[in-house]
Amino acid sequence: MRLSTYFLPTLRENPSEAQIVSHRLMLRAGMVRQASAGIYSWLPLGFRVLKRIEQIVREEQDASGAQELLMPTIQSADLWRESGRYDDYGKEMLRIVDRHERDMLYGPTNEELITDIFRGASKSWRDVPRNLYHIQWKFRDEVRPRFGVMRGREFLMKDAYSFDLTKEDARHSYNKMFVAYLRTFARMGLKAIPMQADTGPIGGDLSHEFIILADTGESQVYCDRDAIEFDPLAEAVDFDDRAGVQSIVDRWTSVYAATDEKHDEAAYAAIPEGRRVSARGIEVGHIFYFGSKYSKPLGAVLAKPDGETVPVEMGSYGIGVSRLVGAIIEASHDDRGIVWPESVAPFRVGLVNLRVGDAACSEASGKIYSALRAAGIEVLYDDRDESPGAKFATMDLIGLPWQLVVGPRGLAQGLVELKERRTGAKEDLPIDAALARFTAA
RNA sequence: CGGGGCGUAGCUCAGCCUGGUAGAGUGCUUGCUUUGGGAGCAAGAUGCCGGAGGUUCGAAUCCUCUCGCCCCGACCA
Repeated sequence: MRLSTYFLPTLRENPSEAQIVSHRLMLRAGMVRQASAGIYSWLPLGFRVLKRIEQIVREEQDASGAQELLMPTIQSADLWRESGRYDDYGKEMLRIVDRHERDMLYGPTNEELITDIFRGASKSWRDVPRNLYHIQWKFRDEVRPRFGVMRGREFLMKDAYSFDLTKEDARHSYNKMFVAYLRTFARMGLKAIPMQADTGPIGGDLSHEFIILADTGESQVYCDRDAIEFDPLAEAVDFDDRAGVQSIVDRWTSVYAATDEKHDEAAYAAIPEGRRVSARGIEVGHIFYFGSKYSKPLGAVLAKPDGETVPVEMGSYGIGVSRLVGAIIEASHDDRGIVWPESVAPFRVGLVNLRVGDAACSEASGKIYSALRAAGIEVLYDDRDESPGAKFATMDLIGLPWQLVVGPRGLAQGLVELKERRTGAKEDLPIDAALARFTAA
């Protein structure tokens, strides 16, 4: 993509509406534009990141055996009356009346709808286990939206729902999601730590929030350093191996990790002092098992092999996809701008032609651009007639992992400069060698 | 939903107290000079001063109502 033709409305100054760093940087980098309080348009650069995050979530959900479908944003109130939540949900639910005076709503979540879909099609123990998910926009009419896309009213969420015959099976479904989440966040370059979460009125011990550590996080969290040092991607996972999956969950849940609300001073004090971590955290995922809370009122039952019918055992598993865009920035930025992990970066390489008017620079840049594109490397080519300082500032702001700088100084010796955004490390390389960094297998 | 604040150029803001018909920086346009970390000079364009009423000879400015946005608290993927 040539920057001269790309819709990238960057801002030099911080918009006054944005307070926290991810919100400021997303606006300054031209990723989003606020439509109204807590509701955002995603501009090309931001949309690319959103899609990349969504794709990682999708791949890991699929790998764990979950199946993607798509439910609507608008739901009928009828199902919510069946579950009893229509009245319970309160003003957070955006209620709509259609032309026939029917009560509708913009879905804040999908337990009712998915249960309705499942119950109509699944009657037997042979029909489980199933895990169905979708990645869809939700709306919760927060009293006070804030922090940009981190706490918007409209947000993109992956929500999965598991269906099992027994509690034991449901536990395995839960564990699979637990492990899939660890892998998902790790692939985005995040250290997400599962923390025991409040299960509310449902009860039980099967609920975890996945928290990433970031200085500007919303809540105070405490954990054992061991929890940070585990690497979820170190080994392949066989999701059908119940004992294996359980052992991964056990290892993670055996180390202390808690949010402020669940913090246990005594347990924390028991951790060796050098391993105690007290930090700020952002919730990026939440999983929980809720048994027959929805299947019972909605009549989703399965026939067991002996003919007896029982309510299906369910769990639900959310990931805040749009929130993750902000959360990753909170966890990965510096005073010059965003620092994208390669896995979610909108482009892998930013190619900077330092002097557009110079024939040699433009020719070399053009060749590099073509070569990278031919190799399938996503590259943003800054071919604007701007001063070097402005170009560097733009690249640092939008945070592409690699900057390939073509300037007259280096080119005279046949060299271009490769800069790693994260470390700032610069290296002068012959053009072919620089290209090989990206095109080599 | 309680408490506070702010709406003036694309963005950041001044002007308001003490009414006289709109400014700066940045960005944008054009030209020249520049060119390795947001360049210099010159010439330009840009506003229903959030909206509606009212007071006044006259309102960005004073009064009333209203809409929007932000911050703190309670609540949340």
